[in-house]
Amino acid sequence: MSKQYIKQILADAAIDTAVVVRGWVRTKRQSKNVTFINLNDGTTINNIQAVVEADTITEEVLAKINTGACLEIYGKLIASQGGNQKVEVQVENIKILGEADPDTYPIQPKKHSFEFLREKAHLRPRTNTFGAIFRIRHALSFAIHNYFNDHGFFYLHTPIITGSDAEGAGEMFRVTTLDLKNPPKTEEGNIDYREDFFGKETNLTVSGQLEGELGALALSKVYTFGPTFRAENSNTSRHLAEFWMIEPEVAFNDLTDNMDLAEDFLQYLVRYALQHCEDDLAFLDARFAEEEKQKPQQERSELGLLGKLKFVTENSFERLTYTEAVSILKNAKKKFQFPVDWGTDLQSEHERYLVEKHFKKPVILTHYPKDIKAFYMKMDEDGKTVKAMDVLFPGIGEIIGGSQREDDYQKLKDRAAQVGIEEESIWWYLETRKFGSCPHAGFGLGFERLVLFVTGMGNIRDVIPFPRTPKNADF
RNA sequence: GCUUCCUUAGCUCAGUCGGUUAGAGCAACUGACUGUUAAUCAGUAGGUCCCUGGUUCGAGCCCAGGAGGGAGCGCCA
Repeated sequence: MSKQYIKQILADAAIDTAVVVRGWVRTKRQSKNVTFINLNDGTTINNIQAVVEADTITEEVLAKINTGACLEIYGKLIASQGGNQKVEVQVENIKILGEADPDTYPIQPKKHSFEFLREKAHLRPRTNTFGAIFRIRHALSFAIHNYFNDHGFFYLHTPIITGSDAEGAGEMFRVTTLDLKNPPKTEEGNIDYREDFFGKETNLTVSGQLEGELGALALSKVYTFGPTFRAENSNTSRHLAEFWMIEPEVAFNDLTDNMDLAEDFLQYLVRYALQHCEDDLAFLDARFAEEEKQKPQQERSELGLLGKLKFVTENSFERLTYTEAVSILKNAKKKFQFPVDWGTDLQSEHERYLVEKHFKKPVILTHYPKDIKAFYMKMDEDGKTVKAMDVLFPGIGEIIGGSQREDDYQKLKDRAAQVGIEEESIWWYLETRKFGSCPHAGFGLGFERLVLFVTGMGNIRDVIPFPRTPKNADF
């Protein structure tokens, strides 16, 4: 007989059948004649209530049933007398699989701060909030593969260790097997990477995009979904040193196609979560509302979490050029801390104003000045701007960055040279423009930023099981 | 990297103008209770006030340095 899990038992609600439930104790309420145990096995946010009538279980066993303990309960599923659940387990026997000493078990049936739970990352999945987050995280991962598979994309595995240092997306983590105390030196006194494992300098990838483009120029539609590493000393609630990124790349797509894809993709993912994570989102919606109540009126969000998610699925994103955005900001009544000027990158406060105050919906900004964007973006006809796009979300900021890629061999070579990238280091990338080049476009979606938006959480460290941030790599 | 705030019981926090024995809620423990919903009620126990140094008759509170954490900014996804 296959094992029973709480989600299925609650869904089937097969009254008067024998059940075996296993899970971790959330709460125990004891009175003279009856004891109630709420058990959760993580398959759903809902607990199952086990009812122990006096004298069925010995005092000795009952005393060991504390919050956090793991139990195997044998009994009968019956209709519940209580109002908060349809069914409950009438207990016949309990086997304690693992005790949890109440004096030292840190997770209590009460509110904990997220800062505290971050230090207990090994146990925090046992809480309602983190259980919900990690189930939603899974659902979104699955939806990503689903979407691309249904749309004829191929999942391309790009390398984690890269010998290319030209991705230009940020500081990199060095990968080496050299003895750091006594590395081999060249005649000039530099470290001799020819002696290293790969015979050259290698790093952890900051983006799979360049390799993704190689795939797109052969398979037409590809995507990557893998871990990405940035050694930037970023101390914010929106950055991780190790995060997961989704990067579709499509041959024959231009910037408009790219925007259409990004918008359809994001709306699909949010809709998928709304359809498949109802219980977890209802819980997080209530949590979000509670959190909002603590904030001063002015900072409160007009919509609840579910409201925000539905809004994104039901409204098209606002599309405008960087130049148009600059003029809106220049004419805004609001005083900004930083001045707005054509040619400089927009500050967070500017992006927030556009998304949260002016348009009040997701915004796609396009055609940025070439000097503030990467070398591989396709130059516009005016020679001043590039076919770039950033998708900005309320409360998150930039969730997607992408572009139509430069497909002209000479122009790409010139741009690389201008920003100081050596031709030898990207010869393979340049060759795709030399042999059978074609228009193509793609983007990068920060997975944790998506999870942040869907769950309504405030800190990116709380939507990945084991966050990696500057000065923190525990667990 | 920059700015700013915080660190008091296991957790979440209060602590007045620098004053004698540092408090509350929750958790834990003991007991009561005929079905509870983070049960309720009564009681018990629980403190390196982040660390180091200084000012003072006297420091949780003031000053200096350090450590850890949060928020904001920059870099970006």
